[in-house]
Amino acid sequence: MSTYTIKDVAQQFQLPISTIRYYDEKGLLPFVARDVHGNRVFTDSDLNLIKTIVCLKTTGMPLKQIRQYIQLCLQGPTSIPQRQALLAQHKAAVLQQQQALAQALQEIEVKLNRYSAPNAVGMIQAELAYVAQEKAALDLPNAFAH
Amino acid sequence: MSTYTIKDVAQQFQLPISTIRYYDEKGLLPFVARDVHGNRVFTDSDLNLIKTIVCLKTTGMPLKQIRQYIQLCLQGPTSIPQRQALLAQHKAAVLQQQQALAQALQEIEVKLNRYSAPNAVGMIQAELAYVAQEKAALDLPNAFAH
DNA sequence: TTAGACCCTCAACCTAGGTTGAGGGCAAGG
DNA sequence: CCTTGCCCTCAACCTAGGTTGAGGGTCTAA
Repeated sequence: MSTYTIKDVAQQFQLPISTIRYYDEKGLLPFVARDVHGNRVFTDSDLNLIKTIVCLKTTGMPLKQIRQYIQLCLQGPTSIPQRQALLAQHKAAVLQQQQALAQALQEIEVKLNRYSAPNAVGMIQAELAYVAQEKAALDLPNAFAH
Repeated sequence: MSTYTIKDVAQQFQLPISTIRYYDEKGLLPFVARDVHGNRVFTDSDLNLIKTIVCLKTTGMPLKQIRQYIQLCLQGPTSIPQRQALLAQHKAAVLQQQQALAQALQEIEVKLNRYSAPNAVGMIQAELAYVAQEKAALDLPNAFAH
């Protein structure tokens, strides 16, 4: 059972010290104690909660919502239903995000494949020609190289 | 072969009109032509490129980098190597992002499972007791319900 | 010929999420 | 006893990515 300084925590989670202080200021770390000099003192349990915070942040949860979750945690077991609701909703959001990401990634891969195809230059030229024809047919200026 | 107004484009991509104008202002849409009144005129090819832009945005690419990609596209086939490099690098970033997301999601699921376990209340109480003991042993104040 | 629905620009404003710097305190080692 | 390296607060500043509103033009249908 030991304690950690803000620097330790920063290193462990690969965050700037300023960010940890910012999170504290924003109410995400109400559980962190202070020593006689006002210095933050982190315990192992604190690290556990911070790990959860980082995890929620990684998945894109806004800090306000994270703060809300932490406040529910402070309240003890009575808030379990609310915590469940909050996390379940967030989980759904993350799943959607994963979907979107995977789909977009596929399109990027399609582009990449085009670029590494043997006749990539020819294909791009053909596309450019199509654009040129389209713009010309509509009497519009064409910003592409031609 | 037809043309589209900014409103059409906004609807198609589910973006506010203001965002499309903002992207244009930021140099992401240099290929969009104007009619005699200064109104933007979008072609089918334009929509294709915008689809790519949206895709890059979805995967978290900063607008500055997207602009760079678009500018490479304007230059014709000579910029294929640079485009390839840019997209390959971005693809790697997206893969990492997916990894992180999946891992964080797992932790969230672990939490959720805890909360829906039959003896969730007991477990949470035990955790709280542990925290209380830890803080007490170190002579620190405890912010949790107890 | 006027109302409604489009379109435009430009400048101001906004939120999230931090970062930076000034000004100051405590403690250990030389 | 002083330098180095931690820690602190508070206020200012910053970037990204938009949004909003004023002020004004065009076109169509009643």
